[in-house]
Amino acid sequence: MNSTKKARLEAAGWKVGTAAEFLDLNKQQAAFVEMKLALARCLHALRIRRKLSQSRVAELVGSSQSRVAKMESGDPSVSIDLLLRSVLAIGGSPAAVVRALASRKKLTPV
Amino acid sequence: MNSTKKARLEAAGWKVGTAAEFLDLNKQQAAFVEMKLALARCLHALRIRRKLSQSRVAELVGSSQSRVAKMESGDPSVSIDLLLRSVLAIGGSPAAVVRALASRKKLTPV
DNA sequence: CCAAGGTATGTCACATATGACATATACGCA
DNA sequence: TGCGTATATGTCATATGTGACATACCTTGG
Repeated sequence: MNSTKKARLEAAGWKVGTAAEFLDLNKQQAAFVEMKLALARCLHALRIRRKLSQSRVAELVGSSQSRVAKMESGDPSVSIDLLLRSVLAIGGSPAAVVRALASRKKLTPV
Repeated sequence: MNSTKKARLEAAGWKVGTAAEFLDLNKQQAAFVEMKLALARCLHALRIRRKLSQSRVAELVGSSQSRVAKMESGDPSVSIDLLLRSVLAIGGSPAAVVRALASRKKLTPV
């Protein structure tokens, strides 16, 4: 690709890179999202096992019911930091966190 | 503790709770920090193994050298999200992340 | 000695994640 | 039917994280 076209594409908001970069970026992003979803499932499962409502979890975490719902659904607006702190806040052990991450499901291409 | 004293302490910016709550909070916070430090060490080790400078890592992550330095030192201003994305960005595998978290060092009381 | 490259630390404007709130939906029970 | 409880979804002000920059420190080699 010549630099003129590259500049034109970039001006239009596109990121220009090699195919390898493209694939790698996707792999990294996929791995990141997988971990996030693994923690989301971990939080939900733990909450159910402990028979807690989302509101109760919110109290323990210092957050709100709506945010807990977003956490469990893997909403893009929630950070892994918050998910981690939440799992720990309702009594999840670090080992449980590690297990959850280790057994994360692979995202399948659509 | 009577409610008057509790109110007085809270007005002064103190959080009042039971000893159990206090200890648990510390345990959770400790676990959280341990994981963060584990990822920080993971990032540093991986960077050295790959013979990359902090500036090069910054390019790969889309950040800056100063932030990479903060990441590796476990600076409070960096999130676990950023640490995770950085490890993945320089080629760390999800499995490596899990290993790092599983082998995190315990923080010892001072 | 100096210059160059790597790392650490502080600051700041800006972007993003967050708690709170409103509201919708769903289910059970009287 | 209505009422209470639980969960989902959207919005918003603001607290927090972030990239960028300046700058200082330390090696290494010229």
